[in-house]
Amino acid sequence: MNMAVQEKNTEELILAAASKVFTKKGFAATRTEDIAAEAGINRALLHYYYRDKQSIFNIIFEARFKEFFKGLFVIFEADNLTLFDRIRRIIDHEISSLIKHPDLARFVIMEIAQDPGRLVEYGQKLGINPRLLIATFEKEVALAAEQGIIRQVSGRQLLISIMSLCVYPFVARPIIQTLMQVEDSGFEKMMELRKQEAFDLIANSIKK
Amino acid sequence: MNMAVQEKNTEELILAAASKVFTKKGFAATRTEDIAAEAGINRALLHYYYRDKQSIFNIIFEARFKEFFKGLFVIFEADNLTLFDRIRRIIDHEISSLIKHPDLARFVIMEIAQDPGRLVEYGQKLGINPRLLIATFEKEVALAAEQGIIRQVSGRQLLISIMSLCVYPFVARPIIQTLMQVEDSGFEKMMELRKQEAFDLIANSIKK
DNA sequence: CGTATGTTTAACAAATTTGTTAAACTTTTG
DNA sequence: CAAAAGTTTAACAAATTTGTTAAACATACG
Repeated sequence: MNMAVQEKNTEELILAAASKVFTKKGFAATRTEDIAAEAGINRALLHYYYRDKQSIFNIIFEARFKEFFKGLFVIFEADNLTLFDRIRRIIDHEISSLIKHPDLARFVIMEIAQDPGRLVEYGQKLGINPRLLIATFEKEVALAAEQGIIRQVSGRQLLISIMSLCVYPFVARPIIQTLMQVEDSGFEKMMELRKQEAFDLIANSIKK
Repeated sequence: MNMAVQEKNTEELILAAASKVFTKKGFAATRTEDIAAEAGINRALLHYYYRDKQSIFNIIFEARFKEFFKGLFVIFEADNLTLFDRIRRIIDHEISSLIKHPDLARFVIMEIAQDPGRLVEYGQKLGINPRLLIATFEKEVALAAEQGIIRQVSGRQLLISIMSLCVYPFVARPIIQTLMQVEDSGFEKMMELRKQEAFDLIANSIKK
């Protein structure tokens, strides 16, 4: 028994366990037994609370989906920011979030790749409109270019670059850590440094 | 029957089908029936040629693993290159390769994440030593900094940035295409442009 | 106390997936 | 042609996974 952490009731405990296992292994490779074991209970009890594996997955996926795309919302936050400050915020938020939630990006990307329809479906379900956010960002970039604040640049490519620099290291984390022989703590330190690194990269490339 | 494409014998046809299905869905979500169907044959015949699902997967994974890490070898190629030219080559090769092999990066990353031990195992099996390549790259970066060709910069972060800019768009491709509403051809065009885009980003950030 | 709720155990049925086999049929090839 | 190799069909057993159930047990609570 884990004495330290047990403020949660069983229902939440199962979800927490499911989140962990699904996020790590994906839907297909996850066994209901894995979830039960992770929660320290048995499969019977798991079904006492939840209909089936799929329904648990849906709950988890919705939460993780939301978490992952929350990063994009930072684009909107605070109207009176310069483009540079906005980019800095996006990067900071994205990396901080992914440090806190290992495997989040890989999980969401992999499951969406399995069925891209989910992206639209869950976007609507959660009232998220990522397309609008992207369009907004593109407009802001175009405006900044017109005003001579930055050089002419494709908003889409820029956005993809920002996301790449932030998200990819976490997606490829097992490869990076193995090849570069860094522990979890070392990796997280690298990612903290990466905030500045990524911002400089982007800022240098768009400034006039 | 597909009359146009059938220079392959059944054995290879099965592997091609398996490659396609495994790469798209991953090991756990792939059914042997899916592979047989993709190859236009039945499961009995599939087992006539191959012992089991796992043995087919091993063959495919080895090939894909090799393909994916071939990108890193470009670091070594041609001794008398400037760092800038080398980076340009890495980027060009990486993006060209991923345009030709959709889902390659996602597949390899996903399966290594499931079991990072594979990275070491298959690296040895194929006589690939990615750590050496990374070390070599780091040395070259350090040297260039000493010589005043570039500013002082972490070789690791630089390498991660290069890979991020090239690989991430393909990993997140389903998301990008859905949100930015571009077809395959449009995406590939974006990626062609990305070669220059990514190079400029990197070059600007390290030049003095 | 005793009743409701939560939990475990164990067993089970159903569904899915995998791998095998035998027989028949087709194509290749000596 | 005749044998060999390739392929399909159909059926099957085994293993795995899923979801259900009933009974017993534990705990919380009125």
